Amino acid sequence: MKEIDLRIVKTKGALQEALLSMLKDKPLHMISVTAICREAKINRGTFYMHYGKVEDLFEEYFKEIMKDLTDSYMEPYKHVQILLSNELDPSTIRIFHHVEKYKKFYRIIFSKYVPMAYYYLLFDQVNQLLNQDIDEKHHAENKNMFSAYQANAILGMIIEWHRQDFQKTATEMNNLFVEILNFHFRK
Amino acid sequence: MKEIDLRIVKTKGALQEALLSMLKDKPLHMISVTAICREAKINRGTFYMHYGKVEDLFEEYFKEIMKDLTDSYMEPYKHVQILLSNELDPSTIRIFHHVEKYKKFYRIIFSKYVPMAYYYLLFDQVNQLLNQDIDEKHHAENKNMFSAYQANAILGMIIEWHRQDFQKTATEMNNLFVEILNFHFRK
DNA sequence: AATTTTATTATACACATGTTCAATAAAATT
DNA sequence: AATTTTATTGAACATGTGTATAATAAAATT
Repeated sequence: MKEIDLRIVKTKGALQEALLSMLKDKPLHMISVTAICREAKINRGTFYMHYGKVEDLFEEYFKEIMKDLTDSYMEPYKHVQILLSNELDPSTIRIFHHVEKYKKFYRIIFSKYVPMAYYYLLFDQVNQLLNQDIDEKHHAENKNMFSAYQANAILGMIIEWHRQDFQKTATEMNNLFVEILNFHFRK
Repeated sequence: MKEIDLRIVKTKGALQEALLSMLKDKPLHMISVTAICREAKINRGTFYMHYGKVEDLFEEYFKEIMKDLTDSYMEPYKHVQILLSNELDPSTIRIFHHVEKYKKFYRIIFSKYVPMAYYYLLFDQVNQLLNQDIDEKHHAENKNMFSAYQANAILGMIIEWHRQDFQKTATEMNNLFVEILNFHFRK
């Protein structure tokens, strides 16, 4: 039997395309299911067959971006033979460059009208990435709490970056991050 | 002239009360404007005179909670004669106790269906409170970035706390916070 | 190529949204 | 107490939501 029905692929593709096209004109929370279906020439009932609301359609796209975040983060590891997880240099993380690359979408993610769901997707991803590096430094019980602290601290910088309308470059953000970490260590 | 029209006070009060009462049965995102107005015996048009959507009504209530957060945070300061802003002991912060107190509402705030707006209200408040303490440690330009880092780090712990369904006590959270900070300083 | 499976469509329904308007009633002002 | 001001009401309207149904058409299977 076939893995996926071609009709579903076609329908989802059309809806994705329609949404992305409409996002050039309107913010996410102003786009209705009806309008997307009109644009995509897909029956509204079909939309509800695959998604529950507009945000679910966008979420599917956002998950693609989360994949790129993982790839970006992993990138520095590619250049070393042995994986020294515990010793990743903060100056080599690529998170800020990733956000800069998808600036357009992070403006949506950080919009105040958008549900928390996207933020949590992002949080989970950063959390998971950092977790590789802070293994064993804390005992298991508090590990989650520590990585939640660390991951969300970085997201705090991105929130502030977003509020400053991404004025700083990704490299400047990285330097700032290193500076803040150094401050923490030395005090 | 009168500061505020009594009719407005009455209307807003009835709507607030209706929403809070309905929140015992349903999550925020399942409560419609129509249902609130039915419950409050207020015309739907009147609702739209004061609020744009259900979330705005809840936001007004949440701002009250933000006031309590400030009061809670300030509490330790009351017991010292001279305000030594720069030297607040992390073990004396009352943020976790405040969240524990309003647990019921923070479950709403951290729900994935709720707009980012509340998170930002919380972020701003914690940010502002911490800002008093980290004055002058960084030069003005990066001060915002540093406090955003710090404030959101704490919110990260609260997110994780919420995910563990507030199993830990506020005091345990405070101890963990101190432990994490110590780890940062020593390394 | 014929048959089976199932995604899509068209249509309809009850309900919610967001806005507008004239009529009303409640509060503030004189 | 009479008058002015304005918040509230009731009604209507176009549009959106979410769900359900039978008819259709497209893909998968034989």
